[in-house]
Amino acid sequence: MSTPPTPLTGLNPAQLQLPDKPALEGLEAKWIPRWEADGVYRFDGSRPRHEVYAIDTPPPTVSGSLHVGHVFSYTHTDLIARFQRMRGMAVFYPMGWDDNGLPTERRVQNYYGVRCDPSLPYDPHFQVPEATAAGARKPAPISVSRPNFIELCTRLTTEDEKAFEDLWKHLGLSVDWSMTYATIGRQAQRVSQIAFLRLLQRGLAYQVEAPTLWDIDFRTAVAQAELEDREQPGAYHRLRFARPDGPPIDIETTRPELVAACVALVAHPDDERYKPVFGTDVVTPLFGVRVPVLAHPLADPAKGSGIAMICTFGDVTDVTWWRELGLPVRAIVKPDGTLRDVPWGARGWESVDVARATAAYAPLVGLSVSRARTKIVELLQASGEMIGDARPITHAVKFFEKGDRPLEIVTSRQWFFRTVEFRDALLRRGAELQWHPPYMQARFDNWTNGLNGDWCVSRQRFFGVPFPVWYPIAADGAIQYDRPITPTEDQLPMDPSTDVPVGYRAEQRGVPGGFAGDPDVMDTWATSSLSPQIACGWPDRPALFATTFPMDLRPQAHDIIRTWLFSTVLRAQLEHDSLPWRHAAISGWVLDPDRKKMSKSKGNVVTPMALLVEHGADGARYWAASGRPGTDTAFDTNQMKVGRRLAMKLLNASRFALGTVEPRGPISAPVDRAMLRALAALIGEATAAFEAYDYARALQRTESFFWRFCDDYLELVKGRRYGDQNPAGAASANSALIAALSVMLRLLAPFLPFVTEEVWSWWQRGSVHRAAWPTAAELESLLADNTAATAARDQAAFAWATDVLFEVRKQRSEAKQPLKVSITKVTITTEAAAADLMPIVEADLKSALRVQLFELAAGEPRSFVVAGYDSAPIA
RNA sequence: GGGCGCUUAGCUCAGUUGGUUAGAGCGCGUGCUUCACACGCACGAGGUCAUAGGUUCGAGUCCUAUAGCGCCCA
Repeated sequence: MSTPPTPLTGLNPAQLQLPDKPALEGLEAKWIPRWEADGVYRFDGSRPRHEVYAIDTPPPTVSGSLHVGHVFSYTHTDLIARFQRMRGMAVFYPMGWDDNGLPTERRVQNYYGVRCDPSLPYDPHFQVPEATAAGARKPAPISVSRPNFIELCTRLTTEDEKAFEDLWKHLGLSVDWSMTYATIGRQAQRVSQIAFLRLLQRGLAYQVEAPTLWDIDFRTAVAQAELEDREQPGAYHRLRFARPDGPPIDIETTRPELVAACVALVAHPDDERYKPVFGTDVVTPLFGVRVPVLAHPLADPAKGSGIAMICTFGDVTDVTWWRELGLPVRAIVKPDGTLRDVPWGARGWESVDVARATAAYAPLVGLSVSRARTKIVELLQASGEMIGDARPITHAVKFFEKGDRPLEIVTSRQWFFRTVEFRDALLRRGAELQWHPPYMQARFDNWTNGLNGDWCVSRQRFFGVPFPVWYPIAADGAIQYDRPITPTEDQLPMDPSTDVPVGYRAEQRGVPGGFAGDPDVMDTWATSSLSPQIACGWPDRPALFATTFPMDLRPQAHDIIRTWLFSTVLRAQLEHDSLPWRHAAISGWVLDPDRKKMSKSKGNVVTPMALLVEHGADGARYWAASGRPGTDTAFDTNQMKVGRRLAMKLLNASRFALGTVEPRGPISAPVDRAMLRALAALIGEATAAFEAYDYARALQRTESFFWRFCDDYLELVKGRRYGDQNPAGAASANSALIAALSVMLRLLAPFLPFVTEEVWSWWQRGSVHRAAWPTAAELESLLADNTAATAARDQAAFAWATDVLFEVRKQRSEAKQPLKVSITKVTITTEAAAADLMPIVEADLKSALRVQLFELAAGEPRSFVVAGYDSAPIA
């Protein structure tokens, strides 16, 4: 590590510039441009790997709203970045924007009143619709082509990114803005596509036509990581299945609308009630389809009547049964969530009564699943095949986390990344990673153990990274998905919907004998999971990559461990056989005063910029820094005010410390030495806390030292430093004050970057944020006499002085006497050991407490007796 | 149903291998224009450490159980 010069003693009175009335206002406006112009936070890529500290900054979703949670967690990262920088590391701290994906599409649709229709051609003269007047009724959305839609996405995210950048800068994040990337940017697309093609080549990416979780409103496949369970009202319907040779069987289902998609009944293999009928056929109600009764251990004998119908597909268990029992597909739900037409009697749709099936099904065609449910219940009740009334229940239903209606399972062609076969390797990576706090690893293990399939990475959406693949079209017009045409890596990024594969002409797009581009885009996490590779310049900048990857730190919130953290670990495992970073620092959430998570939908979000303006960036950072890693923290403007007060105090204390800098000389006063030794111990504590990523502890200790420093030490030495005693005493105090100030400014610099920089600039050259992190050794080197015996005596004298300070202040307070009134005499009875220390500190105490005379008597217990108050002013 | 975390002063939280009388800030109360600071200073009141057991010379801290709150997963 290269250590910047120590500024402890470098004070030139001629350079000293003290303001008359220091203020916090305007510090952000003053220092942000200065830091940028001076390149204070510029990454030095020439340094070797072990001198680099690389941070995988979370790219915020720019189309989401700015909120205090951002201020909170991004401050945490910045604290670590600033600490590492001051320790001499070259900090690699880029910012990214996550503009790729559904949230942006949604925002663009609402903002401009458009929707994407991929069948339309590009309109180069397209004009954005005029903004509708407030309160006016929204016109129907205008359909635009995919390229036009993407242009609008890019345009809006550019504005959003500006707002984020302004906030980050105002907050004082020490990001190197020259390294900013966007997940929809050219480089991110190139990295995503290269990584995809390499996985494809190695057989780790594959496509398959299979039942997939599907959102009917967004009309796209979704992945397991994007699911959430929501408790929903539902109802059990008891349906009767006839048996050609025996009594009927009743099943219970919450999805009677799927009866037409029924392919079997299933019960537990050990269930005595159904053992006799396993292997026999039953006939579905209304539609008269013969289906077998089968046995499978996933069937729950305690649920309903203990026997269930298997439909293609009602839920993920249906998919398991369908696959493991080798059942046929009878799909009736279309990608838009409505019921398709069915050719009753045709192959696969055989019925014992085709006419009845056709008649019963006709009214269901085109209905949404929920309306079809209502309708089919009427039909089943009318036919007597539903037994009794529906029995209402509440049950967990799977939703896309951004969706409004329950997920369906739709069979479609999708791309997957192999994941489950790496489960054990990923669990080992999770154990290898250093988690802060450590218990967050359980979230990762939990999720990894619960994986039930490979990662579906294709989305039937528009604003994302396209799959860099074309397919030949056979003479009969069939797209040959099993013969993908891939570009070379130097052609990337590319878009198969506009680029043409080598050997083809543009006119051959979509015609027999020609080619077709893959229409899908990648899951946004498929790009975000490569944030280390994107930021570190893989694979185009090998030198940068070698000095920054694997990175040192992934900071993020705990709610996206299963998505972002997990997928990033997976991608690094697949591509580099390593962890993407060594440490993961997990931030908690910001809770509102009712201890609910702050979120836009709950309407309790506070605009962060207003907070920064009101309390100052330093004040807001102080609040954020008090939230330990992993701990949810209540939103509290009071803490911001406390932070602002701390900043203000620092201004004033600094003005005092620097107000008289002559004479200076050896630090010979015991009280001064004791203070500096305590400060040296504090450095050790703060450093250890930071090294353990416990910035909150470092702040708390430093702050508490600083207030005691102001309240006791400064008061104690005030008179002496103004020359009440002798020049040597004043010189000792001045030198100690300056050294202490230098150290405390540096200890507080990560937390309060603006005020510390301001004070630093009064008397130091260069930025405090490039100054060396303080060490105990630099303070100890100032102490001429630092033997253990001296240290113990100094410490005892200082402790005795603060005891006296406290006791006399208490009596003055109880007597309600103002400080301008001096105390004529204080008689102290105390043990001899303490009394012996009095000569060392007596002069300091007389001055600080305005006591004319101390009289000591030996004895115990201790007592302090104030003789009286002298209303005449002190001479 | 499985897992993780939390529960300490009115509020927000510290309390690092168990060790005198449990701390801080805010808020509250009483005073004080004090030559760095009223965005301040001094002093004070305020707690059965969620509950019940256990280990120990000694438990806020370790163990077990229970309750409440929150989150993750199924």
